Amino acid sequence: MTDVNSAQTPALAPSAGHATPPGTGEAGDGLVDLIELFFFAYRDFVGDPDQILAPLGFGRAHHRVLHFVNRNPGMRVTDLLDILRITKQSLGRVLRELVDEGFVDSRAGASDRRQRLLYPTEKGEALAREFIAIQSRRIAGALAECGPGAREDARRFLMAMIDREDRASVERLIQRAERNRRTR
Amino acid sequence: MTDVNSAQTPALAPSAGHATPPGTGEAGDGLVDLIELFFFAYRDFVGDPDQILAPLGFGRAHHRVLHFVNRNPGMRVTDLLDILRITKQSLGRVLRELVDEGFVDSRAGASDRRQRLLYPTEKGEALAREFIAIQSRRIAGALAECGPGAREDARRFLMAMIDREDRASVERLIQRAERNRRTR
DNA sequence: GAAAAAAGTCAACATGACTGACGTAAATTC
DNA sequence: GAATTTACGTCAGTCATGTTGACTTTTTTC
Repeated sequence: MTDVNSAQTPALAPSAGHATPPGTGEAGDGLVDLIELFFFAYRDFVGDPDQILAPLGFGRAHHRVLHFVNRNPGMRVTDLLDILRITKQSLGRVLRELVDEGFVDSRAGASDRRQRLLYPTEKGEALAREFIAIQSRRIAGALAECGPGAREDARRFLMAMIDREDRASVERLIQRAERNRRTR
Repeated sequence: MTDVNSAQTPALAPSAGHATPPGTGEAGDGLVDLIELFFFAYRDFVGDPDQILAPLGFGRAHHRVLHFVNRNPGMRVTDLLDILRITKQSLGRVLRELVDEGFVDSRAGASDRRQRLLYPTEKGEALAREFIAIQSRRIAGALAECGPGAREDARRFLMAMIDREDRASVERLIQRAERNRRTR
């Protein structure tokens, strides 16, 4: 199960010997290697929190919700829907479980009392920190292997992979969360 | 729906003014921005094929299966299970649909007739090329924005994000597929 | 006071995962 | 040559997470 290709060389596809290794960037060799690496990398990346989630009876949806609530305390339900791009019915169930089990607090807005503003509880914050810790560990390891400048390289690449029209709001989202984190 | 944070500044979290922008790499600022960027980038990246999948009545699972079959013609069902890390019951339905609708061919192995070796049909190859094209376009655009060296930087970073014990087999998988592609 | 917005809820359904059990054919082992 | 293992498929049931559509309540806005 750990080996991704225990396969013998496929019967067809003659597999001629020596060839230029992929990733050397010569023209016409395509970007399929990056497509696949992105797939495998993300799979392991989102797999990390599963260890923490399983004993709690939570799934990845809970992780995502708690993460963004924790990063943006006081956010509205609508904001969360826009970020996650799911329906409110989908969010509803997950959010209710997080509230019921005391990870998220949902208070009516002070200025606009229709709104439910979402806050992590202490328990929620602690859990969110666990998620961040385990995923940061992986990223930190990867960056360390890549040498100096890798952090900024990765940042730029990932940002450039996002739909152009969403980049500004993602940037704002991250920056505001970062500000709030610092001023606690 | 396009704006990720139409939110007013959250009611709580006083949002003190000026702060160092994230990503400048000073100690202790965490890697949460990269966590989030990875999330958004992957979301848009896997969203691309949806436009192609929807009219066919296929889902993302079909994309993944067809992609790897196309890249590794003649692969066994077991190999596919190892790559995708799903159960054979899960794979079964998706694969059957792909075979039924003429995107994948499943022939008994010549040397070992228990095996079902999987090949893309012409139709399957064409579809797989569409997926690759749309995802490559996004990646190529991102790399172009990042300047020279970005391709190799991204490659190294993504590889380093993969579980250490799986890297060798992922590398082999990519290299063998690349070889086969060149020698057609 | 009417309209619009924010949120919640009920119901039904789709997709893609899962476990567990069982069957069959072919290859491998003893 | 019989027993075991392997590769694959399938039936049946479940779960997590997403979807649409309709409807309600509360509150704000015009």
